[in-house]
Amino acid sequence: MDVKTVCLGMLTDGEASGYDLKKHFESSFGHFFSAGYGSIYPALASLAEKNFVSCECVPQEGKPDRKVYRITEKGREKLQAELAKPNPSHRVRSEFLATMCFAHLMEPEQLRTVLENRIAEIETYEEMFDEFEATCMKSTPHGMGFTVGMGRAVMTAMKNYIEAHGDQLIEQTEVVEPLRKSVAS
Amino acid sequence: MDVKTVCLGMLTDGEASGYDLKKHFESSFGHFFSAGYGSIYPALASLAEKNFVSCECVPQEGKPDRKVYRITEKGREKLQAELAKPNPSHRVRSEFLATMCFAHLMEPEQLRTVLENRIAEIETYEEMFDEFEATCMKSTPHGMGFTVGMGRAVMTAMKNYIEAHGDQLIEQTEVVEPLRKSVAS
DNA sequence: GACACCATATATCAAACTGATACTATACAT
DNA sequence: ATGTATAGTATCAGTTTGATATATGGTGTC
Repeated sequence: MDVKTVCLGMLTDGEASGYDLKKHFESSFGHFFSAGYGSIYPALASLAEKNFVSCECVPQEGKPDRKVYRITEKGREKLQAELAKPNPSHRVRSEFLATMCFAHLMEPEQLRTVLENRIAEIETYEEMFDEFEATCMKSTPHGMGFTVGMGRAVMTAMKNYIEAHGDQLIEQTEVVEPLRKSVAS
Repeated sequence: MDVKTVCLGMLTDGEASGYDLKKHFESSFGHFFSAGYGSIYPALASLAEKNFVSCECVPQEGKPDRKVYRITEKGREKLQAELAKPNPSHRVRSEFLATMCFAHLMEPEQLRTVLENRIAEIETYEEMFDEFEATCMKSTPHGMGFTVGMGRAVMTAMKNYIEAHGDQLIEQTEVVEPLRKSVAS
């Protein structure tokens, strides 16, 4: 289940261009699977080469040709095979938590800023989820609703945890501060 | 804050070899920042080249030389600068959630298996957190405890969400099953 | 005794992904 | 007039992933 497969899955919902898929990645998929043009265009080219998708060039005036992709029967079979994998991964890459590991090497104000910014970003995601539930919830497969609910549950848990333990972490950082300063200067 | 920086941070805790660092990545850091030899060794080489770490070759019998790395004063400054970044990222790459988006294209038993396996993996993490709290909690900086608590909070939220909504998702999949079959066969 | 597997330890490689940038054109706002 | 947004495709250097190679000794098991 790489970018190729996710593109294939998105195309089960109807034809789309690379640009269209990018928007899907930014909106609904963004919080658990992101991809940029640098992955999407090569992915579509590779899928087309293997006949998992077909490609139609639609000329446009003043803009590059729009390349419209459609999933083929062979592509559907490929997707089924990918979905049959019993242990899909779920990985986190968190510079935030890595930073927190070294909180004792930071200035308390720096730490507070990082924690506040993290909460702000979580709230942005929560608004995104609200909007999704208000507008797309009915028109979309049930699985999408599941992922949005999961995203919300996880974000809320993170926010609550920061609000419950963030101040304590900052205080502990303040306590060891004199040591750090003597080392640094 | 890439693998290089995290290695640098780990080295503030004392000298280590690439192999040692890999074990750190597997144990305490594993749930939010993973790295394999393919990233660690080039990272250390790059850090050494820039004099952020020093390297001492310790010959051993019957084994390859052990290369022991230590952070330098220049490395500490570099780390401080990295930690000062106010918006460290927190990204999820979830083949699991991507799979869930296409739940309506799956067999209900497949879906059930995926959900069960996810819960099993979460429980493995929870055991890892228990063990960490029982053994390493006192000897480790406060920030580590924060990340473990956060990890636990997030994992628990995921598990609860699956337990609360998983069956419903499977049922919804069963409902549309006849449609899917007629397309597939 | 043989065979498998794990720990120690480094290293490399193809494939994949990231994030930025380039190019073109319209439109709307400052 | 300048900046930003939308619509579109595309490439590229740097990074990361996951597997594999190499070498040896210990431990477990049939």
